[in-house]
Amino acid sequence: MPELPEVETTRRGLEPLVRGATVSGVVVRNHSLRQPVPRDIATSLLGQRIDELERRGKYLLFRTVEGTLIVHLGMSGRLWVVEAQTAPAKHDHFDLALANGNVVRYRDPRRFGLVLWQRGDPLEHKLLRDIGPEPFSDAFNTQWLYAQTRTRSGAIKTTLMDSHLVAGVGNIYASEALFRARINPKLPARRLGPARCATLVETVREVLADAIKAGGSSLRDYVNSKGEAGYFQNNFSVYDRAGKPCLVCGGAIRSLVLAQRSTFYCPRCQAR
DNA sequence: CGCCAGGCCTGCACGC
DNA sequence: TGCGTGCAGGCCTGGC
Repeated sequence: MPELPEVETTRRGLEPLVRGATVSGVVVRNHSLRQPVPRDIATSLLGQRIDELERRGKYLLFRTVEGTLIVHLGMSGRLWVVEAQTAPAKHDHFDLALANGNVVRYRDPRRFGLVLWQRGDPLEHKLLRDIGPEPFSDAFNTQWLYAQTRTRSGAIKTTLMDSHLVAGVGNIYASEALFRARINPKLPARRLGPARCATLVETVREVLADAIKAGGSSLRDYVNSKGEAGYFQNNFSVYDRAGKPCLVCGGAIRSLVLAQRSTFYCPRCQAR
């Protein structure tokens, strides 16, 4: 379940291996992802040079002069580099072969991910157009969060996961950020005052930055021939810790479902 | 064996 | 009317 930190770690691992390289081959073994992989994606990509590997929310953007390969890892996707001739496994749906000898391989058992080609500016793509500010950008700030939550009666945890409000905050880090901010996940978003908005902006950035930092140590796992591991759990304060002691107060972590998503919090530390 | 998480889009219902 | 909002459904497989 790649969240923003995993996507960013993937980006950092792959960037030096793909930047400046020319696409020499494209293999699509299964077009059936969340959206169909475009039939002409090979034609679009062949011969293009990858100038940049960027991230927007949880989308990876392989930019070329003519357009952009957009990749989303969905919930079970992985992207890493294998040696040429490495035999594909069952769910290896897509390969991007580069003239420098590297082969970028996409594996996604549950196929919630995406592999798309967008001519021109990728940020104009329908899926990216309306995404909110990046969590580490200046645009994601107290004023923005406060203004955006005024009309929201839904739970702040659910609101935090709305990509229009802030890009890339998924289920795990929504719970984690609220725990650090000592805010109850069920609190209606509009009831947050400026001070708590300021805290939340900070803790969202903190939990994501910490996870990216932790991912740095397992960076290699994203570019070696295994492509496994590289997931930095075990550092969670509340996520998936129902019934276990709160690391701050020792009380039992509780779980509940909000908007069909599992949610974890400490009822004592996050009383309101 | 059956259930269900997980990201996130789409479609629908609702209220202003 | 139209829009913002909230909620449910759907996709899919591995793991419990």
